[in-house]
Amino acid sequence: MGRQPCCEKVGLKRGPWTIDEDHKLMNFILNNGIHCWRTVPKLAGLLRCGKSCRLRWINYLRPDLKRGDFTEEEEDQIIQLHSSLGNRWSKIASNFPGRTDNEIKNHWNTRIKKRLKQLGIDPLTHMPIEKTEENNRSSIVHNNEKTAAESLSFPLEEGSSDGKIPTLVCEVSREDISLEVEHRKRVDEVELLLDEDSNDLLNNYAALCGNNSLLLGEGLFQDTKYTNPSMTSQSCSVSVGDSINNSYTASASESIQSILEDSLSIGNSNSLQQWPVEGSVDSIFSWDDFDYLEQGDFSFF
DNA sequence: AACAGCAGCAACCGCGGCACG
DNA sequence: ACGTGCCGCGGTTGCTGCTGT
Repeated sequence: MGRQPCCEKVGLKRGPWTIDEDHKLMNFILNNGIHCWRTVPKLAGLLRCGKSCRLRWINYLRPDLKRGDFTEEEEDQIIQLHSSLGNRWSKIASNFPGRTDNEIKNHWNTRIKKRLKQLGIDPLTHMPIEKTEENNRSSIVHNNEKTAAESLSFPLEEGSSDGKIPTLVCEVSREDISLEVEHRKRVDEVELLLDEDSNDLLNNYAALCGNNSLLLGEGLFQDTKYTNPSMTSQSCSVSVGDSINNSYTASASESIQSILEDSLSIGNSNSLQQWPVEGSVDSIFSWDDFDYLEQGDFSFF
C-alpha cells in the first residue's frame, strides 16, 4: 500500500538547476502554460520530476516574483500573521504578492525567529519567553492537581468528535485548553478576514490578538535593519545573454555585479527592474526578454 | 593562508487533501 | 463509496559562501 512516488526517480536529475534547465522550463511554460506538472518535464525535455519543475517555477522562475530583502513592514506583517496562523506559510505568503511560502519560511527560520528570541519573545507562542516558561510550569502544577481523566475531559476544539482522534495529551491543563480554543477562534477569524478583505487584516489584527498586540506597530523593529549582503546563492555558473549576440558566463562569486551592469548596458535598461541586484544572482533573467520569445524571434541558446 | 563553524538559501521528501473516474 | 493520481504544503536536508580564529 502507500502512495506511489510522484515519478520514476531512476535516471532523473536532482540537485541545483542549471541555466539551461531553467531556460527550457521557462520556455516551455511561457509557450504552453501549465496543465499537468507531471507531463511538463517530458514535454520540456527535462530530466526532472514534475514536482521539481513545479517547485523551481514557483519559487524561482515565476515572472511575478519579488526578489530582494524583506522590508521591516513585511517582517512585521509576517510576525503578525504567524502569531495568528502559525506555520501556515502558504497562507502567510498569500498576503505578500511576489513572495513565496518557501522564501517566507526560510526568512522566518533564519532571521525572524532569531530576532524574536533575542527580544525575549518565544517565536512559537509570540509570548514573552519568561511568561511562556511560567505557563509551562504552572500547567504542569495544575495538571498534577487534577486527575488524568479530568484533564482529558475537555475537547480541544469543536468538531473533534467527527471521528478524528482528539489531539489531546495528558499534560494539558484547563488553562491551556482555553488558550488553545481561543487561538483557534482567532485563526478562524483571521482566515475569514483574509478571505473577505486582506487589506483590513492589519487593522483588525490588534483587536483580535490581545496578548500579541505588543508586536503591533510599537516600533519593535524600528531599529533593526538587515544588512544582508547580496547573496550569490547558486553554485552553478551564471550566464547572461542579450537577445542578439552576446553571452557571458562566470562563476557565481565572480563579478556578478559587473555582469549585471554589462547586461544592463546592452539591453533594455528597465529589464532588470523586477530583479533587484541585491537579490539572488539567479534573478538576472529579464522577463522583458521573453517578449521576444512570444514574438517568435528569440530563443535561449 | 588555511581551516572550522555558522548562516542562508534552494531543493528534496513525505504526507494530506482534493478531484475524478 | 471507494480507489487512484496529482497538486500543494510544511518540515528537513545539504550545499555554498561568509566570518572568525
